[in-house]
Amino acid sequence: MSDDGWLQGLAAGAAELDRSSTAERVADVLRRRVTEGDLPPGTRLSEDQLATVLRVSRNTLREAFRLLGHEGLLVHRLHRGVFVTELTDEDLVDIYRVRRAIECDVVRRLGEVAGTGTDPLRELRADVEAGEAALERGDWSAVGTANMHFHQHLVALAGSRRLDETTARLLAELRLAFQGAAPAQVHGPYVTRNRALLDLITAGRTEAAAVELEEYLDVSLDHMTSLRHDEHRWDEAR
Amino acid sequence: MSDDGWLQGLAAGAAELDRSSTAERVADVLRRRVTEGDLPPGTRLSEDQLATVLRVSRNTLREAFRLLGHEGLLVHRLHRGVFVTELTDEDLVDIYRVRRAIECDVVRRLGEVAGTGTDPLRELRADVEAGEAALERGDWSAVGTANMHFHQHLVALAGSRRLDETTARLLAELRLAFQGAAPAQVHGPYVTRNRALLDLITAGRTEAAAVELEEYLDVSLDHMTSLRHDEHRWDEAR
DNA sequence: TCTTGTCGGATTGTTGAACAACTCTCTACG
DNA sequence: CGTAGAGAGTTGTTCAACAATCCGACAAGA
Repeated sequence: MSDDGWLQGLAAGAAELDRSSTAERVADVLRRRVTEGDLPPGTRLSEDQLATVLRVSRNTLREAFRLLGHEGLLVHRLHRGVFVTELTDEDLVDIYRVRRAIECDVVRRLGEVAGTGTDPLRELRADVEAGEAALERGDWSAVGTANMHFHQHLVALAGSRRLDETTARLLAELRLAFQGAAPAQVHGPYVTRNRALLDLITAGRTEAAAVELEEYLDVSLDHMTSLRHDEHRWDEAR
Repeated sequence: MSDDGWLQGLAAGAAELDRSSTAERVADVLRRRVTEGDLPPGTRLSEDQLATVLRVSRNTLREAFRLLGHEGLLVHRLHRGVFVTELTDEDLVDIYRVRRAIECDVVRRLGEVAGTGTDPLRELRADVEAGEAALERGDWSAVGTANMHFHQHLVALAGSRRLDETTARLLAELRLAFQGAAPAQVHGPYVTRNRALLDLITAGRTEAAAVELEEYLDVSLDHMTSLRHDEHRWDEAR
């Protein structure tokens, strides 16, 4: 048992070694560029150009495009090329519609899942604390990632692969909407709400937590929408 | 205003004109083969072989593979090839976990969506009636598709693009689990439950409908799981 | 001035062949 | 019995080329 304990440890990372197809590595690079705002929404990605710069063939690059297209970060228009996704206000509403359905459901049914021995709320607590710490020292970027992780880990409590994947995609798409807005505006207000939510969950008051989360998401949506309409700095960059 | 009213009508169908890339047409063919059971789960799809038969290049075929991979029908193992997805019992549980979250949430919040003028329940009613008619004449295949359409249209009531897409994917994956089971067993029992659900919704008793749907899905999952364990006919076909 | 038709450059869609990298199986060896 | 290695077959990736399509510009006509 204890002999091959480390074997299982490696097994978890084994998939990561093989994970290296050229297309996926290219996708990784582009994903970062997009989510970090280097490639603003609406930008067209030229195949020839990118294939030359990244030193891969057009075919491989196209495979990477498909990957990111499925993640919602890129849209593919036939004979026209691929573009960084531009989220409409409708998209924003839609994304929050799905988040509400998933996250609230997860919280409501938390009681149904028996504890797996290890503390399931550990990561969630770490995210909240990381957010509070980052807030105190004014590291807005860290506040943002902590907030993202919080919601990802919240959904992870359900132990559903598909819910996890869907959530990851939604949060990635959501990042597109953040472009051009100050992180302080975007994530600042939610540190305290995350804490409140965690406390309710810890206390086992799942129904109250679900209601809180529901209002949380509604407020967040309104907030994001108004932010988008206030700041039009990017319009001139087109 | 009334001048270009018909313009908006055309705009909706504009995207449909372009929808024909070779890769997508290839994907359509394969999708049908898979969902209709011609290619049982676990089958390996050889690139050379299929490219020759379908008269397309390997590169194009690979793009089609990726499309279907994203739909969950095919799995891609690096350096090993693509295979028709084999659903595990865990997958089945997971799929129903997501369905429950989405479908129940949709039903619960039906009241929040103002009627769009046209009768939103029309298609739902049509599906139920189609199912009842098919049941009476013993057309099990038609019962199955009617059942699928019912759930798809149910989610469509929320008017959310992403919920629609997710549901479509889940139902497509579910079809993989049906392989080898008699349609009568799979879909038969749900015609009457669909009717009951529709009646509750029509009466505006959304909470009762949600509860009914919840039990509906639990029963359905148990049912599917036991069917899989009863019938091992496909094991010998490997 | 505004619309419509046409042309050419640029980009994407698709192909086929080629080679590298990898997996799987079978065999031989300890 | 188990293991290392060779060989065959398949996938991963590249390249060059051509076809199909989009886009902007410019000219003709109302």
